[in-house]
This record gives sequence, structure tokens and C-alpha cells, in this order.
Amino acid sequence: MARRPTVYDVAELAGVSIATVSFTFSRPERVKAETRDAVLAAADSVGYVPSASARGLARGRTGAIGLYAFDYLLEPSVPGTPALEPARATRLFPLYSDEVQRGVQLECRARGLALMLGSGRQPDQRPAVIDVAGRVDGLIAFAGAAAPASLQQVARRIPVVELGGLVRGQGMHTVLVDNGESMAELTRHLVSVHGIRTAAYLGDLGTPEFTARWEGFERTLLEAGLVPRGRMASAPGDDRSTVEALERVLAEGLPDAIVCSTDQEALVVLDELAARGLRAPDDVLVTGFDGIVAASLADPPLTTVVQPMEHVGRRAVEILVAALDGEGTVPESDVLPSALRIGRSCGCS
Amino acid sequence: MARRPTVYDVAELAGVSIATVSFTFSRPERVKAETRDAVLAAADSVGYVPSASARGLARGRTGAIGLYAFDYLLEPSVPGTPALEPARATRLFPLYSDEVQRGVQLECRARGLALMLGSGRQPDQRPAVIDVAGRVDGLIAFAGAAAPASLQQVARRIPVVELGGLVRGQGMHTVLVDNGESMAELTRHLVSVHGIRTAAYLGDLGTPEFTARWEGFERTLLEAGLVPRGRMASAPGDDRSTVEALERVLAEGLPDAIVCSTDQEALVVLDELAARGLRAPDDVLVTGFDGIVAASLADPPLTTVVQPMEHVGRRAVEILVAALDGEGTVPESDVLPSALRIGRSCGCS
DNA sequence: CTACCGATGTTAAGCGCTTAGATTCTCAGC
DNA sequence: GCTGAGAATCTAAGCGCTTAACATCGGTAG
Repeated sequence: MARRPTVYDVAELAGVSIATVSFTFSRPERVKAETRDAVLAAADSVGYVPSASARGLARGRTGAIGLYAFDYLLEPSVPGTPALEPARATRLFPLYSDEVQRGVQLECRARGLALMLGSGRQPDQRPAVIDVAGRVDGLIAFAGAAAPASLQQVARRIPVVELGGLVRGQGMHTVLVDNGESMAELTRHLVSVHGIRTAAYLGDLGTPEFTARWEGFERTLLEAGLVPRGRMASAPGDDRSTVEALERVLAEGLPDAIVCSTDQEALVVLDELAARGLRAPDDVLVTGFDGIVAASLADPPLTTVVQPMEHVGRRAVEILVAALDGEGTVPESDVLPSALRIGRSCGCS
Repeated sequence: MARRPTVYDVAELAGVSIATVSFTFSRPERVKAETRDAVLAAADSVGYVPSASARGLARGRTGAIGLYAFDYLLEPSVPGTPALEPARATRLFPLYSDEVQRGVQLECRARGLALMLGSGRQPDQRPAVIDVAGRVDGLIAFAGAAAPASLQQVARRIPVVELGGLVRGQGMHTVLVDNGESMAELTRHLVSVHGIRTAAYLGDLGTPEFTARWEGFERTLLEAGLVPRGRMASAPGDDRSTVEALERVLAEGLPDAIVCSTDQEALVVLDELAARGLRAPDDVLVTGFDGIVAASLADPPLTTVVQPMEHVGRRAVEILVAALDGEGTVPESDVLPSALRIGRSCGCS
């Protein structure tokens, strides 16, 4: 590549100072029309591409926001392999985070913001989230994707939205649904409509959202005078852990219902049950949480709580922008509505 | 926000020069272990987040690559609206570009690269692709998303992969499938298996890929001794144009088959046919191209050409990285395999 | 004719980091 | 104790852009 042309090259060619070149782009009204045209012509002719690094350094802001996500650790699908049919393909994509990311993207587009994507796979030792944070004016992170301490450190400098996180201090915000109440509603459905007496729960407590789901489940059963079986540790995206959790559940004897903390886990459960000749809802009721595409494509379709994923993403961007614009009243925490979606996995027709 | 701490702050606190701070992060082996620890401790204590702008400016590279995509112009889905069922929801997401983007993302993650997303919605007047280009070390763009001239300008400075584009000059690369042959194969299927005599084509010629598809279709019909009806202009994502194209087709009389340049258009065609009391494949055969999720969820499932979308994205990143590493032999153009997928919309069982 | 003004440009001082090259330390070898 | 070679660290010159502050140039009002 040839050396990148800079403002100096453009200025020289146009016969003006570099300040004028800069003003031509940033505040055209301060430059006489003909001068402006000359500068633009010069810029075109040398192929001027302004350096965002230099601009960011000089201005103190980059004009981009960052999204820090999990590291999926997916092995690449093998080329030449026949494409999966949709019920399978959608197990991998789009998942919860993909739908949220889409909302972030759409909102960034609408606002003319560039979006920087990062995740945990950086080869170096320093926390990768710091790396992303250094590039942007505001950061959105999925709870659990970055160490809370790193996030708090970042929040001291730029506004941070931790999706599904707790607000712990200045500069931190969160967007989520009422996980506890949503899970409670789902559980009440199982109790009052389907009359379950025993229910197992699969999921972990890695983030505040997950904790709230478990608590909503537990609370509801207790309120109904039922005794929840303990929680079996299982993590979305880690099928192994889910299978093991299910095995432990089955070892205790088949409950009336298996409530999972996410759709992803519930889908694994459906598969594993099938592998053992068991079927939902005939042998046991199964439910999920999130409302991902694959949930409705499953057989039977999952009964689940649908999160407004696109809006979670959009709202996060809105909050960031508000915080960056220095609006006084940026909410720390924003709770969006979710909706119970009845499929057939809970025994409804 | 407090003023961001800089290397100077860290250096002062650790009692070293800024150079040492810098080396601590970039070449730790050049710094004595205890000094290093002191610097890291100081960095932690002040909450140091290195500025990527400054680093990028000093180093001459940013460590990020860019993806420049279409501007969907989607209106936000209204919160509180009941979620669409999957056959509908997947009409909006994930589409071709989303699947490709996913490949780009996965490959970037695997390589520890940050990914900058941009699209045409920037409020200012200068070409938005230039803006993205200024932020990254290499750029991937969907053909048709950015003006060819802008892309060529960018390619003079950083490597560019135009997905589905033509290579026009130094620094430009492309990744695509053999669109002409794939479409020909699809068309041959219609001719030889289903014995069609007349076929209409819906699509535009906006990019080299689209042109190749049309040519593959036209050529195959001619080879079979059939006379292609003319091409009706229609664009994916612009349903209005597709509906109008279909109306023009119907005005000429129902052909045996309607071949669409993309799945998105074919799905609109299925809908519109249904609205007129017509049904594929009974009344007319319909085919698509791309292999998006919605294509298999349609009723009837679309017969289509499946592109290796994830791999298109991955390959683009690989090419960029190779070009950035200055490897001698970076292919200008990379043709990936595609596969015919028979659904029921072509009349197969 | 002078003083003043707005419009248009220019000068120059950074922004926070990297990195040649210079300097200082440390310590083995004599 | 002295020397020399690395090792460790520092000095200082940018990287390309923005922008406050200042200069210039008609034109106007008094």
C-alpha cells in the first residue's frame, strides 16, 4: 500500500492550510464555497481517507460504541457439509445474544454510530474488554461476558450498559426483563393449568438474571405449597453440563416438569429425553426461557418466556447515547416487558 | 467521567518513564519482572484503559477490520407486539448478509481481531464507507453496499474484500460462489426433471453476482431450446418491486416456473401468489437462491441454491489477514462451492 | 479617513501512545 | 578496581488530526 495521504497532502495540493482542510470536513460553513470545493477535489484526487485514530485522539471521542459479547467457542462448520435443516441450524444461530446484537446494530445504524464488536478471544493476557473499551465512547456488555471488576474500571471512564447485570456504581447501567416475575408466571402456569406436583430446575446462577429466574421458580412452587427439587447446575451453550444435569434429575425419578433457565438448555433436554425414549409433554413437561427462533421450531414447540431481544439491544444504545449527551436523567436500570409464550412442550394443545 | 488516566499517570505512579509503561504492555519481556508488576499495579489502581486512538495513530494500524453492509432501513419492530412465528420472523432475520456477517464475526473472534460494523446510514454527506475505512486495517464490503469508486479509493490504502464484487484493481479481492453455474444447475433441474417450457425471471443486475445468475438462467434455457421470457426487475428487500415484477409476469400469462434471484424475492412471490389464489408448485414452480433459514420454513419449502454463507464471511477475513501479513500470494478472487437444495416449491415430492 | 466587524484563514499546541536511539545499570571477567 | 557487554530504562520525536487564538481582508458606519 502506498503511504496514506494525510491532511498535509490535501492541504498542499489545494493550496491551503491543514486547518482549512479539517474545517472543510467538520464545519463546512466556516469555509468559503470555492475553497471547500478545491479541498474536496484535492481530497478526491489523492484518495484521502481521514484517520479515525488521529481524529479520535484529537477529539477525545471516537464516534463508535462497543459491544462485548461471549466467546462462543464454536468450531467452524465444515465447508462442503450438507446444510442443516432449520430446526437444527437455528440451534446455533440466531441465539439470544444474536438477536440482542441485531437490535444494537439497528439502533447504531439509525443513529449513524459505528459499532465495534469484541469478545473474549484476544490472545493477550490483559482483559479483552479493556481493549474494546479503549476504542469506543460507550460500551455494552453481556452480563457474564466480562469480569465485573473490569467493567467497573471501564465505567469510570465511559458509560457502560451491562445487559442483564447489576448496577454497581457510577456510569453503569442495565437493561433487562423482570426475570423473576416472568419465571414465576411460567411456573404458575405449570402449577395451575397443568397441576404439576414436582418440578426440577436446570440452570446456573452465573448472572443476576439467572439467579432471578431460579428464585422466581422456587418462590412460586413454595407459594403453591410444593417443594422444589434442588437446582441442577447447567449452562446454556455447554450441552455437556445440561446433559449431566438432566441425568441427575432422572436419577432422582422423573418429575412432572423440567423447567430450564434458557431455551438452549430446554432444547438439549428435549433431545436427551427423546434419546431415552421419553417425550414432552407426554412423559414430562419441559419449558425454556428467552424465545429464540429454535424454540418455536422444536418438536414440540417450547413453552417459554419471550424476551424483547431486539429492544433490549436498542434500549442499551439509547441509554448510552443519552449518557454520552450528558442528559441529566439517564436511568440506571431499565426493565422491559416480556411475554409468556405457550407452546406444546408444557402440555397445552 | 473523570479524566481518563494515561500512560503519564501510570508512569508517575509507578515511578518509571512512559516508555516503560508502554513496553510493559507491548513487550513485557523487555521489562524487569518487578518493574512490570509495579506498572501493572499502578495501571490497575488508576483504572488505566489504553487509548486505541493514540495507539492506532502511533502504530499506524488499528488492529480492527471493518465490515460494511447494506442499510436495511428496517423500521423498529414495535415493543409489546406479539412475537412473530418463526416462518415470519426469519423473513427479517437472519438473511443472507446476517449469515455472512456471522462468519466474519466468528473468524475475527478466532483471530483476536476487533470488528467494526458500519453501514450507509451516516448523517453526513461524505461516503460512509470512507468513514469506516479510516478506522480499520482492512475492509470487507458487500457488493452494492458501497460505491465502487469509494471502494477503489479505499483499496489504495488498505486491503479490501468486496463480497460478490468484481476485482477492479490493486488491493481488491472478492469471495463468491459460481453464481452462473449454480443458477444453471437449478434451471436444468426445472427443465429436465420438471419439463418446464416457459419460465420467468425476477431479479436485478445490480451486482456481478446478480448478473451471473441471470445469465446462467438465460443460457440454460437457450441451451434447452427454450426462449426465456425477459427479466423482470425486482430487488431483494424491496418487496414493492418484487410484487410489481410478479404482476408484470402474471399479466403476460402464468409461466411454468418463476425463477427468483434470491430467496427473499421468492418468498414474496409465494405470498403474492397465495393472495391471488395460486399455489406453488401446483400452479407454477418457484425457486430462490441463497439458502436462508426462511427458505426452508416456507410453505412449500423453497428449492434453492445454498450458499456457504458462514464460509464466505470467514474466507473474507482470512484473505484480509493474509493481505495484511503481506503474504505474497493472496488470491484476488475465491470461488466457494454452493449446493442445490431441492424443496417442494419446484414440484419435487 | 479611521475604527470596527464579520468572514475567512492560519498558526501552533496539543491529544496519548510507540519506538529508535541514547543513557545508565549490572555484573562477569580480568 | 576497571572494563565492556548486555540488560534495563529513558529521552524525545513523531503519528494525523482538531481547535483555540490570532491574523488578514474587505466592507461599513461614524
